Amino acid sequence: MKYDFTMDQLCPATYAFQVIGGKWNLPILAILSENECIRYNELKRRLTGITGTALTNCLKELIDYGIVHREQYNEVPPRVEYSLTQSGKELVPLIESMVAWGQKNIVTR
Amino acid sequence: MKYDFTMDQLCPATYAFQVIGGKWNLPILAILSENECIRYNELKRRLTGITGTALTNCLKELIDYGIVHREQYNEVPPRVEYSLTQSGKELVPLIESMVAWGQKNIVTR
DNA sequence: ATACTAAGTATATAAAAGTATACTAATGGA
DNA sequence: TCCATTAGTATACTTTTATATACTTAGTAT
Repeated sequence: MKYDFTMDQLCPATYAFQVIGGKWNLPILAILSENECIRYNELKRRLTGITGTALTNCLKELIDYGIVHREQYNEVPPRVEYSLTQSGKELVPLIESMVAWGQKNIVTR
Repeated sequence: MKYDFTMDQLCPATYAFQVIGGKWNLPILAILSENECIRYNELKRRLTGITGTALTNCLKELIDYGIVHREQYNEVPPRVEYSLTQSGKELVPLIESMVAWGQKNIVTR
């Protein structure tokens, strides 16, 4: 391994895991990767079991990480659309190799 | 994205993130990837800040996932050596692409 | 007037993950 | 005899992460 991330607090791999980790981040990224853009409540409906609080927090985090873009239209009732940014889109093939590894190596305990 | 991991409890990508997630799993994999095999206390010394309890738990988990192999020699004082299994080794290039993504896309908040 | 909508916020609570501390075994060395 | 060593276990505790519930805003439809 070329990069030593053992001791480094700002290690890029740890960072990537922070971005995609957590209970809902990966499912959110999956849905966003399949839609050019999607509204808050539609996202919530597809993420069976998520609460509004959780969805809001996750989206905020992903926006702060520069993975997700938020577009707000000042209408009533409000319309807010979420989409992947460029760096979010670059994460997708990476997640796909995770899927491939998982499919090959999963161990049911 | 070809695989739908939104609703699936046993989704391969979620599984992969479980395996590498947690505070110490990634640093442990990094050290193991750089050593053919390594003893418990040497691993502990290199993982600055980890407690024995935490290291033991993580190693157990990684062994259960089939990522790490444990070889015990019945000597006194005891000697136990840890190494990556084949599926652990297959995880390394994947982590390396995480590093690459992180280096390119990291956002300091 | 009242109810309904979307996209949240605020607050409290529960569950999960991680940490600290003390303890164990068998042997070798001072 | 007493201390050090390795690779842990057992227990209690703290911190972090996730959830449940009630409330908000402004306009539109009944």
